[in-house]
Amino acid sequence: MNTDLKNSIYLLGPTITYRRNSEIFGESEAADYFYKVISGSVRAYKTLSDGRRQIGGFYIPGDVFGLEFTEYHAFSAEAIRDTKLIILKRATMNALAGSNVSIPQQLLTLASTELRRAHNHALLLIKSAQERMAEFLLEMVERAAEGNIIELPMMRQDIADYLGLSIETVSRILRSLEAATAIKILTYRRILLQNPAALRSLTSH
Amino acid sequence: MNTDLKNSIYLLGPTITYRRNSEIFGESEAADYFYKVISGSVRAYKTLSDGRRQIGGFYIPGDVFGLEFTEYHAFSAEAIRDTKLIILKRATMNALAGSNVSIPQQLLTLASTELRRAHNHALLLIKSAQERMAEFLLEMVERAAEGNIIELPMMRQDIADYLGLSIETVSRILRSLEAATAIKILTYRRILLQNPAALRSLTSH
DNA sequence: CGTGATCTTGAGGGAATTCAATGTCGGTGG
DNA sequence: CCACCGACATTGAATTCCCTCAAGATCACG
Repeated sequence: MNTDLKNSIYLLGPTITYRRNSEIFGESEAADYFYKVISGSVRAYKTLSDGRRQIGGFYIPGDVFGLEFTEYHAFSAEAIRDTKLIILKRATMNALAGSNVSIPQQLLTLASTELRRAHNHALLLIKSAQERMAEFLLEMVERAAEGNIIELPMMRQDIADYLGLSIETVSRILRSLEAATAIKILTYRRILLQNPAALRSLTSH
Repeated sequence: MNTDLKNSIYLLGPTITYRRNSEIFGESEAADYFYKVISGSVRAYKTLSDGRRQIGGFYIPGDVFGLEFTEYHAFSAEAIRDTKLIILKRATMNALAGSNVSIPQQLLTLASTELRRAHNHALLLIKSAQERMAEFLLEMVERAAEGNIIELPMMRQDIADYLGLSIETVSRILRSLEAATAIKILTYRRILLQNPAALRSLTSH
């Protein structure tokens, strides 16, 4: 049997397609399943009682999400656009964990990846708007780009809710980065990183 | 053998005492050990190149920290005041994990606790200064209080760096909460929660 | 090609920061 | 025991960054 969880997960469950903006699971629902993105993309978010929304992360093909190791989900998840996922029952995983020693180790690895992501996200939120935007673009060029052209699956409101900014600030900073010839906004969803070094110089680590 | 990791960890390693403000480990140091607080308290933080600091969490007696499930620490950790810790080698834990099936499960539980803490911290950082402060006080009254009197181990600068605020804002909001008779600042480090319900009404979930 | 959703831009306002001065606490030595 | 000193905290004034509100531009899609 294939013991590489992240790669073999597709052997373990069925595929389901979600329409743009449809809910995959809701916050505080039973976390009976977790998911691997095949195509499309997903936002995980929390909503406050007054309507404010924080997006905790975006998931693109290859990413695993919903693994919160708790009985109930800490986030809601929605398809940003039409999205295909492979679904795996947590109970199935737990059964496998009994017979395959490497599974718990791999779950810990996935957990530590999520933990690092969450810590970096928190760190992002204390930075200036420009730093947040630059960091976001550099993250996206690593994850969702062909060459230096980022294909953004999400709209400005999603970016704003991920970065803890208003939609107007996101727009203004993108335009100011364009004015500084760091990027070029080809369409709303396609951004060319003309000068990644310039973006990097705007971040601090 | 006792299989309750969180409670039995003290059986497994020696005790070490750290002086006030001394470093326990540094960011990106090898994560060979993890720790349980016996007395005193600890701050875990990241520092940006320009000197800004973010405190990711405070640890008080009973808490386990340094468990990042990665080769290198993601945070630095310092004793806030004179602090006694029990130290456990990660290698020891890994050896135990081979012979005791419940250990990996317990590590996952600790990981999920840290994950939830990190997510809540990120959510905190998009809220208003007053909301952050109210939430912090309510968290502390659960963790480090006798009755309704909070004993703060940390100074204002630590609170500021945890909440993503300036020290002046922390001070101003504490004083405004006192003016509103929600709290009473007995000394800089001792705060009476006169009206927890008033604080709760300032938060949103 | 029209229509609604999404995005941009401008003007004004507000929350939190920075800078600067003052106040308070806690420990130490006289 | 108390007065002093340095560290820590508070307060005020001015500023800055980002938000909100409002209007206009652009895009996607039927």
